Amino acid sequence: MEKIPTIKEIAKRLKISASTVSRALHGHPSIGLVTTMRVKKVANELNYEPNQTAIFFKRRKTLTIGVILPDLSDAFFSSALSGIEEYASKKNYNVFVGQSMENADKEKRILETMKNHRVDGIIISISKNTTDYEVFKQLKRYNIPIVFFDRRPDMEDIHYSACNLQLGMLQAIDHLIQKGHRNIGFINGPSQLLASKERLDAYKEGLNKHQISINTDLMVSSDLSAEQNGYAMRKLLSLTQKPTAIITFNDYVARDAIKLVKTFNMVVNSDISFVSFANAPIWSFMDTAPLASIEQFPQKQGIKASEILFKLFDDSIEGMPLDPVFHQVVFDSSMVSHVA
Amino acid sequence: MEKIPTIKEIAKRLKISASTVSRALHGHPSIGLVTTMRVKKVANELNYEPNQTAIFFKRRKTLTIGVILPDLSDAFFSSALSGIEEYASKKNYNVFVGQSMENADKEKRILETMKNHRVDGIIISISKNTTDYEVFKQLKRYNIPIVFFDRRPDMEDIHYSACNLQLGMLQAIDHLIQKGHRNIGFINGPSQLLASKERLDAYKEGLNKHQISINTDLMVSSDLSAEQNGYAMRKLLSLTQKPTAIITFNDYVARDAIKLVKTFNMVVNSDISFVSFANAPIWSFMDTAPLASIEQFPQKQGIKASEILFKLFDDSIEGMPLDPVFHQVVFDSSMVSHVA
DNA sequence: CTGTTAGCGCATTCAT
DNA sequence: ATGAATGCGCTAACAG
Repeated sequence: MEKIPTIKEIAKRLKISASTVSRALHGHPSIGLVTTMRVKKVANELNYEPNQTAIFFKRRKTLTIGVILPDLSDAFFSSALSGIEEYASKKNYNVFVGQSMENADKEKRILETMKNHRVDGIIISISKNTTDYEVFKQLKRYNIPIVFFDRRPDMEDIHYSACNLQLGMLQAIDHLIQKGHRNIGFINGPSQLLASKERLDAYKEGLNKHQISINTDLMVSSDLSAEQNGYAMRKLLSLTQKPTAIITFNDYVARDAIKLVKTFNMVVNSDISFVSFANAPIWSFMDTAPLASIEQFPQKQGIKASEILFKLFDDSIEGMPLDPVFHQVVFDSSMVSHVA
Repeated sequence: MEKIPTIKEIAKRLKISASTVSRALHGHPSIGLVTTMRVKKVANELNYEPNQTAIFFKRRKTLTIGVILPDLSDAFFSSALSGIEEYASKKNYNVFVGQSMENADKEKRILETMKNHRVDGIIISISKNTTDYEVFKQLKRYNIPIVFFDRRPDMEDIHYSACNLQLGMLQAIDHLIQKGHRNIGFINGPSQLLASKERLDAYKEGLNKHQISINTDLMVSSDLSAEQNGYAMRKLLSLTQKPTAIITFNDYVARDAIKLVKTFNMVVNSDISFVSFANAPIWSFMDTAPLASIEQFPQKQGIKASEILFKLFDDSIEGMPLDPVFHQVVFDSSMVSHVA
């Protein structure tokens, strides 16, 4: 392995000072044209590349953002990451990824590593089990802005991008009711998730809007494991007043529920209809897709989170000390039909 | 924002030297127990955290690996990334991600950025359009090992982890023939992909094994766009000797082909059967899944690539200059049935 | 057992 | 228009 060329090496060859080389390389106006040219020529010959680790160290800027997600093999998060990476890459930023695997401790460790690596900012969708929000506040000390997306802590003073589920849910319920359904079941996620609360609220509101009274029997929940998904569905099917339509927390729940329904020899979208929240781009593959999905646009959410983060970067460059404005962008979910 | 504590600050408070603090923090044996304790105590009080950027700079080790993939929203790659991240995280390494978006130029830019960031190693699955392999060789100059996985350049002197498609393909063909099929079509990917060549070879071998002569009409290819997937399928359906079974390059091709077949009112897995190479965990969602998938285990491939990379790290720590051994791990694909 | 010194590569301030 | 000197935070060689 050859020696990696530095600014010094160039200086030595040209018998000029390192600072001149540095300035020349940056096109500093005070450096003579000839010198600049000569420097650039030698730099090229030597295949000089600035050592970013040195620059980061000096500049206290790493041109890196950290992204922490629960699980990269979940399409919802990987497409969000895809959006973030694309955005960051356009801004010449690099992306660190970490997966919490729904483990609050691991999440904390990742956050600390990223802090120590001095990432310029963090985008995170928190794990199901995150209850300690102190970690997030600590980042402020290091002046590392943090933007939450989709799954966020229940706090006021945070930046986030999220998707309001209400519109999609209302559209879904309107749609189902228009199709004649009155008994609309709901398989929700674990109650500690903000997302579950939001879905539940919207569900109730949707029914209220149509003067349908809330039937708690129709509302079941699952920790999102295949077992509990099936169990929840079984509970709904065992009702004397079986639901004719079911809204599920996400596509995976829908899949498991549909699977179960089939073993009962019921016909999906005829005996019983489904609408799910979209976590995966899977329905294009299916015969028995749900009637519709409530789309949450993970990629867009990721991009929006990136926009917020980079806006924070820009603001802080302008020297404003601490932005008291919290960027909280919420756009609407929307129902997408799969079956005519 | 408060001042971030440094080793100096601790030294000042304790009126000792910075190097003593550094050593104490690392549990250096030559430092007295009392001093060590006092240092750790103050470090704790100040919430001291080492500045990794300084450490990286000094150590010429970033504890970071770069992962470059064609597209993160493709489940095949995101699950590979998931495996890599998990492995790296166990080794206390961080992961940079970049997506080439099948663009060779972007890929090259990402490689250069990562090189400048002095990542300790790179894992990459190259883009469809990568033809210039010089970039990879350049990394050697910076002593940055590179491990390819799945999609690799056609070179001898590289490290890679891959999945041998042969076994899965042979199993698939055995299976189909046992089911009575003799006319087995094949929708392959673009010929510039090594993966296409491998599939084709295995396909031919499988047929040969059963003394079925190769019929070039049954072999079509697609650039993997939905349009060309449909076009390829149409070509097969227009044959006078229509295939009764079709093997597709991947799940997306299968999806498009199946979609088309349905519009022709043919019954999948009865009029015509499918086996595809698995790129997505989607078949659990389907009624009309292919008969089977030839699994390539992206997560395992990712983990294996990580193992190779970390093995290279270990080797280089032992001071061996340049390992002349190329780690090329190939494990077998395997057919997984979806339909009894 | 602990302190002093030097230096990683670069950008920058202050001279000239 | 250029050079010399300085320091970012940390580690390590050398000295006591």
